[in-house]
Amino acid sequence: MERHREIKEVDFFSERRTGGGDDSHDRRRCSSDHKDPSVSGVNLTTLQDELSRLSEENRRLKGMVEKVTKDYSALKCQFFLVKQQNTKENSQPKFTVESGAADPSDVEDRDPSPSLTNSADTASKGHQLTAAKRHLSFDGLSYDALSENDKIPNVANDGAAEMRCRRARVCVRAVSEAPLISDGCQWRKYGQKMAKGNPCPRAYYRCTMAAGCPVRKQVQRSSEDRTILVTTYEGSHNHPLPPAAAAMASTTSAAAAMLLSGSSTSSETLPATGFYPPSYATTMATLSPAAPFPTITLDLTQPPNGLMPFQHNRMAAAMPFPFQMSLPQKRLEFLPAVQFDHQQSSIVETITSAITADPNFTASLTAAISSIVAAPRIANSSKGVPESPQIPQSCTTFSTN
DNA sequence: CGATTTTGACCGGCGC
DNA sequence: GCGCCGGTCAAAATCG
Repeated sequence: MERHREIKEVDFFSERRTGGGDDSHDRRRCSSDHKDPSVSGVNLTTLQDELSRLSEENRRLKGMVEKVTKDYSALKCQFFLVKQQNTKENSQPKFTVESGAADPSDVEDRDPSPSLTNSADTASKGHQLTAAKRHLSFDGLSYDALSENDKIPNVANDGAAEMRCRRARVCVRAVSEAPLISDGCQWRKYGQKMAKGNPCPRAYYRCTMAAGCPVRKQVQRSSEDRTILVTTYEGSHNHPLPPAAAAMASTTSAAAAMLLSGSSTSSETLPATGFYPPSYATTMATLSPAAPFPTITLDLTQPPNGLMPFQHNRMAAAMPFPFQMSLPQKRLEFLPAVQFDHQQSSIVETITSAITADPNFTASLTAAISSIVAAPRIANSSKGVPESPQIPQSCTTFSTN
């Protein structure tokens, strides 16, 4: 019982402590446990006990790390298998181009595994995979597949394909009465247009937190539900982000990574028969391979009737595993979605164990959901100045690696 | 008075 | 080639 509690408290950072990197805490604990230094014999015995206990703890932690590593390796293999199957089954040229920028193997960023190369059945696709890797290098609110001056070589003289691969976007849907959701960044409006098929105007903003920041976002109310604000981010910040923005970025990047990890190569939508228990906030990430740019959609709206919203959105590909978080417990659950084959469920289990083990993800998701849920009151102005000092994005950005 | 928003013009991609 | 459409520009208006 006590040991179990210790493991939970130690979590992922205890190894450093037990490993001798910072033993001041242990020294304090030892000295407080044994306030009588005169009893040196008892002290020595207790210290030995403590040492053996910490060694045991260290072994357990190592085991945990090994387990996560093993899960990750298994996940990689299964991604590759699924990807290969999908490559064989879906040979639509257009989709091949766009799914390339959102390939499941993106998660293996910087991984020189030969399987990556082997998975590309053509030279062209190999380039797409290269571009795809950058797509997942989310940093802050950065979702560019490629920067403007870093285009991938145009292998097949296909300019349209290049354009499609050039950028990726992250779309966040949230219920908000305010004209903007608060994402922690400063934005300047530079245009507004009426978009076809939507009576609500679309507003264009660019980031003004740093000179020359290329990040832009589009804000538009959903034509299906005016209470839903659809915010689409594009580009990479060239400056540190405030905590709220970093949290948002972490969430979207993590969601994107998870989405891509279990990526569906179909553009079909989820059937309405999925089981989605009520929750404080339901988040659904989808990938839209049919969009002009690869687009990750993060749905942070609360379905009024327990069903997932936008399940009829034909643009959105089904996310195979909608995830759910119960905020008070900060517990993350991944709900196996409908119509799963055995392999996909296995992937979900692997992803679940791997990602729920990451405290950064849980914290980031919590922060992001909180900021969005609380957005209507604080987002009445587009020039929201961050309330807290900026922090380097590396401090809070969730890494998929 | 500087920063921001508004809004019509302009441009490029794309389909017919 | 032409028109539609999405995205951006930039001058004028507005705001604090």
